[in-house]
Amino acid sequence: MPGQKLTIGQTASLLGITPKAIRHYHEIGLLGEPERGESDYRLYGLADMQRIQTILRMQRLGLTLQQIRFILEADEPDTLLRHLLHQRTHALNDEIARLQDQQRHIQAFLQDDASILTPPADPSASSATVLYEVLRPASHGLADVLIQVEGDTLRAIDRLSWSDAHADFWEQTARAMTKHLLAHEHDVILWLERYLALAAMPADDRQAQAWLGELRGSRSRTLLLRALSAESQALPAAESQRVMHLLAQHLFEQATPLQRLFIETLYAGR
Amino acid sequence: MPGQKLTIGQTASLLGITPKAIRHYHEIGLLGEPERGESDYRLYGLADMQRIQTILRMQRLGLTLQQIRFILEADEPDTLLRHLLHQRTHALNDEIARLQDQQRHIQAFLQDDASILTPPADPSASSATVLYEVLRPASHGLADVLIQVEGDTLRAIDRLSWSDAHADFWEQTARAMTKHLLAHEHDVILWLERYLALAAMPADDRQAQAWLGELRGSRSRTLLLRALSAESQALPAAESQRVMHLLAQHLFEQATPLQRLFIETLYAGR
DNA sequence: TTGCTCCTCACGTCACGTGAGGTGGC
DNA sequence: TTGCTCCTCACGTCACGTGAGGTGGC
Repeated sequence: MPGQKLTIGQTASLLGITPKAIRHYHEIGLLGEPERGESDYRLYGLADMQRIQTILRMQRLGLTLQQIRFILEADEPDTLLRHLLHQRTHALNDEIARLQDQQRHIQAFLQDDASILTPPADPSASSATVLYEVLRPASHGLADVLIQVEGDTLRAIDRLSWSDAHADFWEQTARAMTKHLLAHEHDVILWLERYLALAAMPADDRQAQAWLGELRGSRSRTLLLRALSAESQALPAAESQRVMHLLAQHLFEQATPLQRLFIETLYAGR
Repeated sequence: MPGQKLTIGQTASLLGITPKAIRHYHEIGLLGEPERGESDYRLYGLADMQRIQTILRMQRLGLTLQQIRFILEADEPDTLLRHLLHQRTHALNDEIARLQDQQRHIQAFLQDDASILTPPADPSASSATVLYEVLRPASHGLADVLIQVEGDTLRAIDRLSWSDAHADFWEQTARAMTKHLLAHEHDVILWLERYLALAAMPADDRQAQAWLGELRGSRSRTLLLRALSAESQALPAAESQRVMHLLAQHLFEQATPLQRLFIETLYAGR
């Protein structure tokens, strides 16, 4: 009885996999071709089965077939195995967190009946001075800076009578910014003022061109981006959607050419 | 300013994706082809961007592009969306559980230094009567049945002086069985006895053939399989590996032709 | 003129699944 | 003879990534 051999189908079914999977291992060089019988059938012995079992064990831990091949061919298989498993645990943690996040977003949608298919309705009335109200409680330093520009700047913004959506956009943006950019408040305020100023400048203004050039290579670009980007998770999903929506609307319907250039520069080359 | 259009690269970078992704949406019919400029460049307006944003929102919840296409083309998009998201939460739960399981197995390996690359060493000495010792504390009913066959059968098994590995295989198997098959103990004992009896029967025995035929269509086949299979999680990972290892060894080195047929029948057609 | 973006094929990814067409063993 | 398993191509999957070769705009 010892020395008996099994066909590929018998072997596969004992191991709980398909014949094609075993053939695949042969194809990619993970498994040497076994002995063949008269009828050209592959025949597997105990050693073959144990090799396959070893492969399957590693596969169940989430290693790729290529990684498994490297391990089996390595000079120090155990060291490499440990290394790759350490990597794998980190990747697993990220992946699990990502899926749990998805789960939370789905639950939020199913319960709150939030809108995914239809863009958010126009938000309730608010004005550019809301920016001040939003920022004040978040940071005294930031508020101090704002107080200096409050008088003229904020009133000027309101006088432009931008749409509610526009003001709301800045409100949402400011919320995200206060959360993540407090350490860089001067920078943020600076660029905010410059963006607002762009609205009144002619397209060929030299100061405007200089600002855009400065923004291109600036570290502030990354900071501003992080506050605005959908991936930042700075805002809950529903609000983040609104910001994205309003950004697009603002960009297409209210922004001046210089402001569009500013936004494009901000987002370019990610 | 309203009515301004963006190129594919500008659009993509605003949305945090690549131009190729947007082209892909066009290719699979998820997104109609937009207006083109003189230079054959695609040009995207506010409506186009909002459509893409809608797609991205659903994609971030884990829906496939095909599902998203069905939703956008459906008569009642909202109903379909809710349905698919319900499906998705269930799939997510399974997936998360699977990954957490992987995580646990990896941690167990990294801490216990269990063997993955090398097959388990031959276990310490034990005999077939261990089956009795293992089963007794787990189930009085099962023990009662065993007591009846104890005398002759167990001693007969020991007299065959099978290897330690063989006995150990049954010990591990029995542990798994007691956990999951107590409700079907008579069935399990029946097939266990039959398997052991097969060792002494000639290959053309009519009774043996009848048993194999009965096993083929029997509900017991599924029950036995579940206890043995690596996927059952009935045993901790390390022990499950040992059982698989010993099963293969037993199959190739000790099992009689009839017993091999029995095991193959058990595993066939999964 | 140089560099950048755009265009359209068309192949690659990962671990197999799924026939397609043909041949041995019970 | 029929049905089952095996064999070897070879294409499909999913959401794009990555050149390949060529053309317009700054």
